[in-house]
Amino acid sequence: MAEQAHTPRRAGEPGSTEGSTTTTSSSAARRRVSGPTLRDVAALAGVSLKTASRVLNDGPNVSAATREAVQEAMQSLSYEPDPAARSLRAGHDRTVGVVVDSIGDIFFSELAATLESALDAAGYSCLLASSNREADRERDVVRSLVRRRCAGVIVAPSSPTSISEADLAGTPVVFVDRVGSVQGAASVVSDDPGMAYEATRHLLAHGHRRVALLSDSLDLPTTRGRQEGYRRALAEAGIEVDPALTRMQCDDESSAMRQVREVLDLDEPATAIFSCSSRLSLGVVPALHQFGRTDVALVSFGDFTMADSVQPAVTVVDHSARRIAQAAAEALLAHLPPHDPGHGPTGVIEVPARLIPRGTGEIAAPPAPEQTTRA
Amino acid sequence: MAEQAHTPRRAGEPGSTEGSTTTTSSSAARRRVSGPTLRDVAALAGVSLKTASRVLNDGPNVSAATREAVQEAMQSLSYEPDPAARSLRAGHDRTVGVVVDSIGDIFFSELAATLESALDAAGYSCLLASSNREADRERDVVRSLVRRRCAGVIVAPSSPTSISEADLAGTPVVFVDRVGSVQGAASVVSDDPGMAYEATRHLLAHGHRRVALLSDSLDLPTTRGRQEGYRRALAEAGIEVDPALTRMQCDDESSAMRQVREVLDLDEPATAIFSCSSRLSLGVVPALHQFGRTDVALVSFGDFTMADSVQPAVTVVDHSARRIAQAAAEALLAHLPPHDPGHGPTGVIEVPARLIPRGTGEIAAPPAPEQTTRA
DNA sequence: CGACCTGTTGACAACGGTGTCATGGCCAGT
DNA sequence: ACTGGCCATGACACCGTTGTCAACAGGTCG
Repeated sequence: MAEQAHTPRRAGEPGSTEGSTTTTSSSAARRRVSGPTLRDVAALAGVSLKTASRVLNDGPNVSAATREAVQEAMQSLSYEPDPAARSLRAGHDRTVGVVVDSIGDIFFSELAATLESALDAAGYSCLLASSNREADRERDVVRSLVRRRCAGVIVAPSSPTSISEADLAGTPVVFVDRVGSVQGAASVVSDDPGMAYEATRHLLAHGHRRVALLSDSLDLPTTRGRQEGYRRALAEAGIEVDPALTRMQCDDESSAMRQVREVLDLDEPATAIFSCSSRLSLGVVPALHQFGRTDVALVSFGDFTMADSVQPAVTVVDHSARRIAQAAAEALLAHLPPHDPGHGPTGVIEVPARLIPRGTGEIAAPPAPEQTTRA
Repeated sequence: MAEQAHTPRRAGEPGSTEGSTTTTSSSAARRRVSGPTLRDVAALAGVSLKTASRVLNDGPNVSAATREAVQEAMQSLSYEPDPAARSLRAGHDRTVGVVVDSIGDIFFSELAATLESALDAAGYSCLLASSNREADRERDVVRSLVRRRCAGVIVAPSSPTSISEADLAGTPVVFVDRVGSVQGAASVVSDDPGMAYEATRHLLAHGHRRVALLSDSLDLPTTRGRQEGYRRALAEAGIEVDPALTRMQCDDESSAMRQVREVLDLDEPATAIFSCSSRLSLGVVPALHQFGRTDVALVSFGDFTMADSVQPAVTVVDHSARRIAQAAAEALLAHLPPHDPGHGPTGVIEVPARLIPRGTGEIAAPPAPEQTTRA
């Protein structure tokens, strides 16, 4: 300690008098992580720091000769800009925050993978966080991403109002899978009511009158939309909605299993099931197999691994994570530099989905012994 | 240098003379993202910036009264430290980089989800990146994470030497799923040879002599270990390894399907299959179903969704992503503050795995018509 | 020929924190 | 009472980059 510093003047005795690196010994624990700085580049090229910065950012008003000299210096030092410094000074960086229910969820992992590769191609990295479907946590996470100066965020909102404009402080956002309610933001979703309508009609077309609806309890537009499609299809077929068949408390695979058992044990049991999400289907399919009831028809909203290999194979609505992610990445990038900020797409963007018949959706309803007589 | 010295008059005329905020109008495009700064906190508490910083970091030598005043000020302003500034100055931040083959892969998404929640609990966020199993990209990605001053990185290395100590520049690293070769780093893996040995023995115990090995072509310790276990089990049973049955070119689901067809079409066809990864099993199972060959025995290294629901259910080695992730997070955290850096675990950490019999692994070998007569 | 641009370039001050060292008060040791 | 040491605190530089503005060169125009 108490090294040179014989003069009580100049507190730090920084690197200005000295060249530079000799001081490293003093702070033992400090990691040396960054390579050459822009200052080094500038020095090598014989220009000022600011000019080097201009070249780095393709700034205007740099002569061709200077530009080339600086670029050469960057090359030879294999310079890379420091994201933290840039972020601190410029107020934004090349990172996009991604917030989903859970990265372990089959749907969101595919979504995240596609987002990552699309954003990476545009030079952005992904900062990932799971909201666990908790609105509080979700808002915290988004705020923290915003404070980190993410260039933008992509969120699967746990509720339409979970994120407010104040939380974003101007950071561009794109919602995925579910509609969010922020001014000027785009939401990329699939046509939930429409596809649910088709799925239900598909089951009705195979003679079913007792179609159970399995859905999670969250009050999301997505969920509501799917229920609405289901109702509309029933209404058109002149079938009344039976509350005993609409099971809106399936929040995970095991509760889905329970609900399956219940709708099959009714006095007038379900002969077909419409499962509102692939996550639920992951509980429904094992349940049907376990109960030995593979004679029950099933359509799943959302494809899943092995859906094609179980016996019978599961008919699904292909609510493609990949397509949603692709559209979302494009929408967000349109709001980010080098594009015109504020001129990207807005509002609800629907990506197409389609029904994939594989077997379970085409199981015909049983003859219905005396019901017909009674009616 | 001795640059300005005599003062060529103050260049910028910054905010020092002025109060402050009036300048906002000038820079139109700049987002206002950060809330109150530590300076604001200090001012409100009536202490110096440095003292506020000390309170923020639980620094020593702060009187109780001062500490409380500062904390109160932080509360009332709802102050949050700026990660970029902290990272820039302190040389590290509360982010852990996670690099896996692909976040869309079933195994890695579960791994990532567990890592995220474990690290989040310790106050770290996750910066996620996929390597796509390309060594070059992997190294680039790791370097970029290091330059971002990640507190640490967790990597599923595409090869044991893909990452060097130079790339890390002292950043703590933990390898997952496959052994990496960096001094002082831990690698969390499962007991590949041992579990492969058990899996193969399990098949042999059910009478099989023609057991096919499906594996990817990568030259990883993981892959080699699993092959080694397979060989050892065969050797113990006095069975020679048949090159026609060892298929090491299965790099994705579709090639796995092809290889399944081939081993079943041999003159002396396989009666059992040992699939070296859940990714491959995702091709093998559909293939067997498609070919109508569910009489073929199968053990999969790695569990997967629906393995329990296909008919017959698939016997697996439960090479749990969750357990690996948990152990890896703990290992990394032990290398990070507030722990003693350099005193965390090192070397290879094996997490236990176990065989889960479900059906396909217990299918008995066919009587083998004339083979016995011939032999 | 001087006033006026225009196009390049550089000095300097931030961004929001943390490390280093100095300072001043208070107390124990001699 | 004097001295040295410890504690609490603050002044200041600095991390690596970009925004602001001044300065200066060379050309155009009246």
